[in-house]
Amino acid sequence: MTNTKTISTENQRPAVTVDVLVFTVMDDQLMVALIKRGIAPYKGSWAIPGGFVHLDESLEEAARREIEEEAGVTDVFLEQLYTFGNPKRDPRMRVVTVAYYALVPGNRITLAAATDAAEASWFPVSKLPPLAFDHQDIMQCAIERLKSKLEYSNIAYSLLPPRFRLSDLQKVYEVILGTPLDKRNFRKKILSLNLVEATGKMDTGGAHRPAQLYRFKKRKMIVFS
Amino acid sequence: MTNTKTISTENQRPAVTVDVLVFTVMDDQLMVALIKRGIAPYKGSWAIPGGFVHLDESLEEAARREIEEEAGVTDVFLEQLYTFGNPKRDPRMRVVTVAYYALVPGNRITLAAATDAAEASWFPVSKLPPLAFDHQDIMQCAIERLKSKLEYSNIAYSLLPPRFRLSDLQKVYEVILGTPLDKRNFRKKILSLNLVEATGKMDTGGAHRPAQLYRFKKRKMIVFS
DNA sequence: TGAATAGTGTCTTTCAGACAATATGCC
DNA sequence: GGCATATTGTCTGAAAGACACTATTCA
Repeated sequence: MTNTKTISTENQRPAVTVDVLVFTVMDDQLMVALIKRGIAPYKGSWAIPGGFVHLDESLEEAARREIEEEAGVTDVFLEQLYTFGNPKRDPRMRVVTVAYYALVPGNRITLAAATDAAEASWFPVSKLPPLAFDHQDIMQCAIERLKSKLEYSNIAYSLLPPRFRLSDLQKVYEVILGTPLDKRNFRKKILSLNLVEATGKMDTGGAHRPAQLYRFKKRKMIVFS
Repeated sequence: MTNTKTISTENQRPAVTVDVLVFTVMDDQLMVALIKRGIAPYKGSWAIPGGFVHLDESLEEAARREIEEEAGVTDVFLEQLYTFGNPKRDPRMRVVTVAYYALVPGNRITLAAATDAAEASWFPVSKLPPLAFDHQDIMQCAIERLKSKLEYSNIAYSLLPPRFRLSDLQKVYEVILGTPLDKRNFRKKILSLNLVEATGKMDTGGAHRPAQLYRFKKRKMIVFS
C-alpha cells in the first residue's frame, strides 16, 4: 500500500492550478467571466481563467489572486467548487485544477485580459461559446452548485449592491434558477427568512412608484437549517 | 497576471495526495477507518489513510486504489469531499490533498495496515483519538457532508446490505444524525420517497415478530429534488 | 391620465411532527 | 403467556403555491 505522507521522491508530480469562475448578474442575465486563450493548445478558444498555485500560498489565496488580476476586485464571495484531475484533461501534462467560483455584484466590473490571454469578456451562461479543456464540465458543475446554494443559503447578498429593491433580489433568483417567481410568494418567503431589512431609503427616479431599499443583515454566508 | 495553462517551468510543485475517509455503521455507531502512523511526523498518531496520486490515474482512481488497499473492497460509494492545500499543513513539504469519503456496508470489513502504518482500526466518530496534520478539519468536513447528504439523497443504501429491515435503515439515520427518530414518521417518510421496496422475504430468527426485508430500488446516488 | 413598477392577503394543499395501541413470532 | 420487536393512522401546525387588485410616482 502506498501510504499516507511518505516523503515523495518521485520527481514527477502533477501541476496544481486554480480555475476561478466569476459570476455576476447583469442585464437580467447570469454572466460569467471568460478569457480568450492566446496560446496553444486551444489557442483562440474561450476558457475559465486560472493559474498555477504558488508554493507559499493557500489554494484560496491563489484563487483570490486570480480574481484580483482578472477583475480587479477583492473581498468577493469565493467558494471551492470541486477538483478536476483527469490525467488527460490537459494534453501537455498532468494538471490537477482546484476550481473555485466567485460572485460579484452586478455591473461596472471591467475585466482585464491576462498576460497570455488575448481578451477577457463576460458571457451570459445561456449563450456560452465552446470552452477549452474540460471547462464545459467545470462550468456545468459551477452552475449547478450556484443554483442549489441559492436555494438554501443567503449567497444572493454577494450578487447585489449594499442597497437593493426586493424586485432586484427577485430578479437574481429568477435569472439564476431560470424560472419566473410569484412576486407575493417571493416577498413573503424572503421576509420570513429574516435575512433582509428595509433601510428606510427609497429608490426614486423611475417613472413609477418608488421602491423601498433593503439591505442584507449579514454579509457573510448563512446556510439555512 | 499568471495565466491559465501556461506550461510550468517551475521545478517546485506541490505534492498531490488523496485522503480517504471510509465510514461504516457498526454496533449502532458511525465508525471511520484510521491508520496509526509508523513514521514521523506524527509517528504513533492516528491519521486518515491516503497516498500519492500516480501520474497516470485520476483522482478518483487513486482514492479507489487506497480503499482497496486499506479495506479490500471495491465498488463502494465514493465522493469527493474537499481539497485541502494550506501551505503549512504538512511540515515536510507542500502537500495538496484531495479528500474523498467512502461508505461501506456495516460489519465484517477487516482493515489492513499499510506499509508505513503500524496499525489500522475502526473508531467511532464520537470517540476519535487526536489526529495527525489537519485531519481533524478534514474529518469534521466529512461528517458534516455525510449528515447533510443523508437528508437529501439516498446514500444510506451504501451503508446497508442488499436486504435490510426498515429498523436497520432507521438506525443508520439515527446514528449519523445523532438523534432518535419517531418510528411511524420515519417509515411514512421513507416509504413516500419510494426508494425502497419490500422483498417479500422476512427476517426470521429473532425472539420476536419477524420483520419484512426491504431493498433499495436503485443502488446509485439519487439527490432529492 | 396613462405607463410602469411597488406593494399587499386569502385560500388550498402538502409536509413535518407529536403521539399509542395492536400484531406476531419465539421461547 | 411473556418478551421483544413490527406494524399501523390521526391530528395539528407550518410552509408552499396559486391567484388579482390597489398604490404611487413620473412623464
